[in-house]
Amino acid sequence: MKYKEYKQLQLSEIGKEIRNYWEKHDIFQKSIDIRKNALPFVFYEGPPSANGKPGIHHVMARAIKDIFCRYKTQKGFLVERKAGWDTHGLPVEMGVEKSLGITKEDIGKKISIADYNNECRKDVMKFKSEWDELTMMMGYWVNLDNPYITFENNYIETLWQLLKRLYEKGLLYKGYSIQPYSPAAGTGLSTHELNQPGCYRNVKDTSAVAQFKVIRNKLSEKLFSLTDTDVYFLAWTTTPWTLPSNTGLAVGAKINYLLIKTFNPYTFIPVSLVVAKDLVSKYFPEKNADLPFEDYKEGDKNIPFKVLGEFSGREFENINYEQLMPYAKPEEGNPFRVVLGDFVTTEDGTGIVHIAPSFGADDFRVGKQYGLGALTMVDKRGQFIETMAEFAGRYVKPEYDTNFDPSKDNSVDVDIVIKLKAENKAFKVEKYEHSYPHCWRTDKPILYYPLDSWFIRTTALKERMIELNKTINWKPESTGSGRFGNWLENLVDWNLSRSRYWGTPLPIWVDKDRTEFKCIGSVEELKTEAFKAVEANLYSFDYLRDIVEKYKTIFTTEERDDFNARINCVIDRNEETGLRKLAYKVVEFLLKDVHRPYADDFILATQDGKAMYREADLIDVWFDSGAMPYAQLHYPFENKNLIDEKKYFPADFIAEGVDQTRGWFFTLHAIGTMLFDSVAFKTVVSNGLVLDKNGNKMSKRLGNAVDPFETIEKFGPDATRWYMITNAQPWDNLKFDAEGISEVQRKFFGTLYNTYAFFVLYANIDGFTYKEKDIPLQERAEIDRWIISELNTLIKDVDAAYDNFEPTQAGRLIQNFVDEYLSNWYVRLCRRRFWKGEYSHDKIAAYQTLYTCLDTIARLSAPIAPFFMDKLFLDLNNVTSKHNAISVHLTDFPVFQQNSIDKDLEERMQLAQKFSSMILSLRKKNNIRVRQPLNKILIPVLNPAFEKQVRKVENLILSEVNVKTAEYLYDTAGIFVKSIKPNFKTLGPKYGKIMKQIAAVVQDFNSDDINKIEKDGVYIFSCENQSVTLTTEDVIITTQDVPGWLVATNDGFTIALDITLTPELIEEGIAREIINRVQNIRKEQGLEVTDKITLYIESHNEINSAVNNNISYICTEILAQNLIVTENLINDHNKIEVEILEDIKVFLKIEKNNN
RNA sequence: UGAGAAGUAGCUCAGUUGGUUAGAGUUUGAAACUGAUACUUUCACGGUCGGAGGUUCGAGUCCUUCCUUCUCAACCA
Repeated sequence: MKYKEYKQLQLSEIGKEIRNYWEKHDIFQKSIDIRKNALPFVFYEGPPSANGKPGIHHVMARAIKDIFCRYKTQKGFLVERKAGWDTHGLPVEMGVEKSLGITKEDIGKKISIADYNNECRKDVMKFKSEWDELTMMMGYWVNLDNPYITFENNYIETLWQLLKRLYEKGLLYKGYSIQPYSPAAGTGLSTHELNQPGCYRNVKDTSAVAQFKVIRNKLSEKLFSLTDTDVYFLAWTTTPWTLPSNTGLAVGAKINYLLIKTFNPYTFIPVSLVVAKDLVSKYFPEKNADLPFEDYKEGDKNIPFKVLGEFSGREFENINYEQLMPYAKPEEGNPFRVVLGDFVTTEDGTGIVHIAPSFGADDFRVGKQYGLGALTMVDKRGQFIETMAEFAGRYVKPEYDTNFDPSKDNSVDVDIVIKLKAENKAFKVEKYEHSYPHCWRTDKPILYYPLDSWFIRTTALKERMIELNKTINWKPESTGSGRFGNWLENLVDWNLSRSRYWGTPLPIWVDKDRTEFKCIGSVEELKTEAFKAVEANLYSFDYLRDIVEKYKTIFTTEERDDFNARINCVIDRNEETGLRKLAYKVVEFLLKDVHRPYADDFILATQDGKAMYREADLIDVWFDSGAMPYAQLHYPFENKNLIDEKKYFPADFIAEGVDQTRGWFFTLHAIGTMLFDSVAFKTVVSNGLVLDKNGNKMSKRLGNAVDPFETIEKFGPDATRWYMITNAQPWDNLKFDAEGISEVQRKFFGTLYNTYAFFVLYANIDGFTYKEKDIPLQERAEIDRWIISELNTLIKDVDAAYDNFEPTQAGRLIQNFVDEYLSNWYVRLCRRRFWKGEYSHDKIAAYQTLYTCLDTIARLSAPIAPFFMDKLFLDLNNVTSKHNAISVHLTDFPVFQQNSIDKDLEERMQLAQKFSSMILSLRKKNNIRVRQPLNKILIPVLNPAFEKQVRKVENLILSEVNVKTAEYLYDTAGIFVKSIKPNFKTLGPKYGKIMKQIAAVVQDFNSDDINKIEKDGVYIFSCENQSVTLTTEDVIITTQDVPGWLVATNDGFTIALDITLTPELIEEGIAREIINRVQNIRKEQGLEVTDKITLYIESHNEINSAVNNNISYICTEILAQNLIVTENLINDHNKIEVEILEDIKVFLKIEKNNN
């Protein structure tokens, strides 16, 4: 049986071929089956959403997942990978709204919720086939047959169960939160919606610095004792309409404030004002400090002021002030106080922040913390409420008025500040330009508004989450300790509510009085509770008939007939049992899909039989994905032990983009901590972004998005994966450049393919099928032991890299080995062994060595380049059957052999490479081509160990650089020019401060000094009144030059070259030139490597003796059985003219011999 | 605004606990080698290691500060 030979490397074709092979032989399933009884390595797939097409960055993220799952499989673990789909959420709904041409308000009116959700269900899997295709195409092994889908009833049932557990632990509560709200659209907005492009716009608003009058009492006496006027806090706002809702003022504890006496610029009344010291100059020009108060006249532009005292913010805490615009008082709390806030800065404003808890997130938080109470003087339409007297009914932003006319400035802000000015409550009013968010749908400004929401009390478990996070292996580490750790430190309660339609319904029912709540934990429980409500007669006939009417288009024919019959039955006989049977039937029908609107139709009963209705909210989709470890198993209804006994929880490994830090990573962690007191994943790799080659974000809009399908089709999946993994660390951003893939294709895959091609070319000739016993290492050539040693070092390092979740390192190591060691040194130097001579012991050793390298590379690289490496593996293994496996992915990961590693050997081979390169460089400088043999090289010997190392690789060097002999030079006669320099690394710590002086002394050493330290091993001198002892370790001695020779020095190594050309050398050079020309002709004429020939050479004075003196050498090299020097070629039409040396041209003829 | 990451040759990236001429590939140009090669080898060009300070005998590496890019979270006076 022969190894397959190829004309060309077709990575894309290999991808397809191997993909078919995998599918045909079910290799993925087999890779799991063979580990059936092994330890599991638990991997969770973060569910993508299939309502958008996959991009190139998905190839990146999935390559990372795939690499470690394959690696762990090869390491002997059972790695199951269940695919998943994220199906709920706003992006889906927005897509559907867009394609149906409707808005949120139309849902339930123009289209029924049932139909709408049906559209969502269809839409969300729109691109599933593209996703599946990419998965197969790129070789991402994940079980697509039985994925978890977040919209399925079973999945939602687990979510309900988890929510119920949270509820029972008291971790679920209803409260207010301040959310972006669009009064024009009448809906809250998610941050997602707020981050739509163009939402933030620069607008000019009326800003005001208001005076809050301090109430004189014990706490505030320190202020009043310094002045004879009223005292005010100055606070700045860009939204004067929030001032009627003010309930507090915030100052910075560490900020310094000044009390300043001056006049109000609008009322001219003398006042004393508190303002941050850093901001005083903003309101009080320095030059006015000296103006005498008694000279001030009403209306003067320059208003005098005087600093009366300085306070820290802390001293103001809890001081009371008079309510600025007293239209209403908060129902609860202790308002109108000064509080401390960490968000207060002196960047702008006055260093004192007006707090309206209803209209700002910070305000809300600090208000709650201090119990300030809240005032919400604006309704959901954006109008001031009734109690606002003259302002009642005014829109807080004029844009909300449908008759809004931008030419007239009828902003209520202006009217408010006019009123404040008149009441001696405004200190400064001006237009202020800032960026303000707008609703993407109505184009009108949004408000921050308190909305009812359900929360998860994540803050209650904050400390535990932080603690558990420290046990997670984050790649890179900074994402865990920094970005994620920081997020946990500043954790707020998780707002779970969403007012949408397509998502997991919140399973909480409440009665009209909101006194009794019920959280449902399973479909069965819902059914039981609903039946109870049926018993309690809470499902009226009209109600049931409406439901049947509502869903008539959804029923099957049987269902419709059945329901109609039952309804008619109730009507005809008007009997109670009939009604109940109908109700049961309706409940059963509703249970088939627990989404809205069906979930909304359930009525449950309180203890005393009152009706309870579902809270209309959906839950945050992030809960869906965060609950995936449990929901994918339909826990606890099935697979209970897998979670409870920690058999399939937590995950050993997950990987997603870094953008998931506060998304999936957080929700996994939060749910794991809250409900199972455990991390949800032990290792997480968060990869960076894929940018275009110029470092810009890819986007469809810019047209710089890279199509993953085209890329893989063009370059093949392996090169694409290899490039993405080796070019940058996964967590760094990748600047994606197709040029880089073709480089990988050429350099890595090309080289490896060629190495394989080289191997099979000769292995097929010699019939090597690895049937011989392994030749022991010590019987193999030095170079064989060297590459085996390097190979084992490679196995060790690559294994460690994978194990540390460092795929980039693993790939780069392999690449370097293949390129530097295997192809360009081992194969290059061993070529002759393969094509010369008999099928000998040494030749077999060479084949075995090269085979082992190729086989090992295939197994080491299989996780990153699964197709190509399987191909390579199969092409080798199909002939030799060394492994009892039909795919590389069913083999074990290579195990390194410590006793095969020989560091001395690796070191001297490096020496050989270095010397060769130095000599080649010398040749180049002197224009002596490599084919011209030279007599000898001289190697200065500085120590015996060095000589020993070099002697072992001497022959390698000589043949590589085409030199006859090597001579070792000992410095007995002082013929070297040596140089010495101090070893800073050893001397630095010892002598520190006088290092510079020592260095100067050492560099001035003459050859006697150098000889002395070499001989004695120690050298003592004094420097800066200090005795300095140098040992040989403290200096670095190198040979600089060997006078009279052609010398190259590099990295402290020196080598000299004898370039004298004798006639024999010149003739041999000519012979080699002839060989070279003949070989080229052989190749051009398409002769086989093994074909024997007869060579005719035209007689030529300059070369005849070279030919005659090297005749047998020439013949063996070119496989010539006869070599004939003749004068009759001129007329031969098969002759070929070649140039042997400059100006020496001769005719050659090659005839193929038949035997 | 906050948090995180990054900034080294035209481009893509290495650069260990600080140790004295800062590397590789790629690009461009010149040449050589090759009976595996789409490779390789050699030479040339290419750097204020983002800027400025500081610590140290010594800083690409440690500290401070600023600048730029990206990401996430936010935007509240």
